[in-house]
Amino acid sequence: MKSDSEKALRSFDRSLPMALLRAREAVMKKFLPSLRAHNLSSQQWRVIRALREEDGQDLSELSARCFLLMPSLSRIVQNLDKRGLINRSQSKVDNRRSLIYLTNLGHDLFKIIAPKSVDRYEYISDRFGYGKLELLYELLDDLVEKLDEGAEAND
Amino acid sequence: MKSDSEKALRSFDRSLPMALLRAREAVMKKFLPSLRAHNLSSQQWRVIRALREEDGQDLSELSARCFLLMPSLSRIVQNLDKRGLINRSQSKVDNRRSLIYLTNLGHDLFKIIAPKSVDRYEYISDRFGYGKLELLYELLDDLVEKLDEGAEAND
DNA sequence: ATAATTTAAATAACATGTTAACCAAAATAA
DNA sequence: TTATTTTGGTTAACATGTTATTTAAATTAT
Repeated sequence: MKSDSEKALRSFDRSLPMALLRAREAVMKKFLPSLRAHNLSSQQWRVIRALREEDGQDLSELSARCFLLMPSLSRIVQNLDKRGLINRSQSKVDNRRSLIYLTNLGHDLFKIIAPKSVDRYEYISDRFGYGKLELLYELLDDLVEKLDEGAEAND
Repeated sequence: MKSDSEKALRSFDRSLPMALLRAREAVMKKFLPSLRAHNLSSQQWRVIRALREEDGQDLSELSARCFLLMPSLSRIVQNLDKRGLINRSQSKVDNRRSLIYLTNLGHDLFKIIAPKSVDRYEYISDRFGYGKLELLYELLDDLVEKLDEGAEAND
C-alpha cells in the first residue's frame, strides 16, 4: 500500500539528474585516461580550453565559462600556476582582478591533448549518429533555457 | 593561424559533458533547497530513494543503483547511520556484507520530501513538454547504450 | 571627502569524486 | 588442507563541490 506521493515519484531509472549524470560519465569515460596521463582533471582541462579560446580572462569570467564555482576555480588556478601551465598578472584597471594567461607549456599541453578530444567526438558521432547528437544538444539547450527563464521570476 | 587539431576541437558551447552538466544543474536547481532544508545532499537523497524502492540492499548494490563509488557511499552510509535515518545489519550468509535498511525516521523524511520532487517533475514536464522529456530520456539511454557497448570490447 | 555598500577573490569547513592501498571474509587452486 | 586469489568494504590522500565567512579594492551614497 503506497501513499499518493510515493505512487507519483519517479523510479530511479526515470530520474532525470541520474540519466544526465550517467550520460556524462559514459561520454567522458574514454577520454579521461588521456587527461590522467598528464595529471589533469576534467576541470583543469576546462580551464585550459577556456584560456585557449580567450587568453587573459579574470577568475569571474573563467568561473562562468567553465561552469566552476569560485572556490573551486581559485584552487584550480593555484594548482595550474604552480605547475607552470598558466600565469597570473594583476589587472591595471582593477587591483582586485587577476588575469590568467596560458604559458607556452600550457599551450604545448593543449596541443598534445586536443586531438584525443577530437577523436572521442568522432567516435561518439559515429556510434550515436550525427543527427541524434545535434538533436540532443538542441534538447539540452532548450531544457536549460526553459527552466532558467522560469526561474528568473522566482529569484 | 590554427593547428589542425585546434580547428577541429569543439568550442566550449558544443562540449557535450558541459551541456549535460548544465542541464543537470538547471534541473536540480529548484529542488536542492528542499533537500538542504533537511540537511540532505542529493547523493544522500539518492540512497534514501534507492532503499525506499528496495530495503536491505548491501553496499555494492546501492553503489550500482545510486551511481556512487564505494568510498563515497561508505561515508554517506556512515553519515546517515549516525543521524538515525538508516540501520546496518550484517548479512548472515556473508560476513563481509552489511545490509542497509531505512529506519522509521528515514521513511518519514522520505514522505516529507518526495512530494517536492513530484512537483519539480511536473513543473519541468509543463515547461519543457512531456513529449520532449520522453525523447530526451530515450536519447540519453541510447547514447549510454551505444557508448557502453563499444567500450566492452576495449576493456 | 567620508561612510556605507558592493564586488573580486581567497579561505574555511565539510561532503563528495577519485585512485590507490588495505583488511578480512569468501572462493578457488594446489 | 593449505596457499592463492578474489571480493566486500573501509581508509587514506588529494581534488572538487558547496555554503559561509573574510579581506581588500572599487563603487555608491550621503
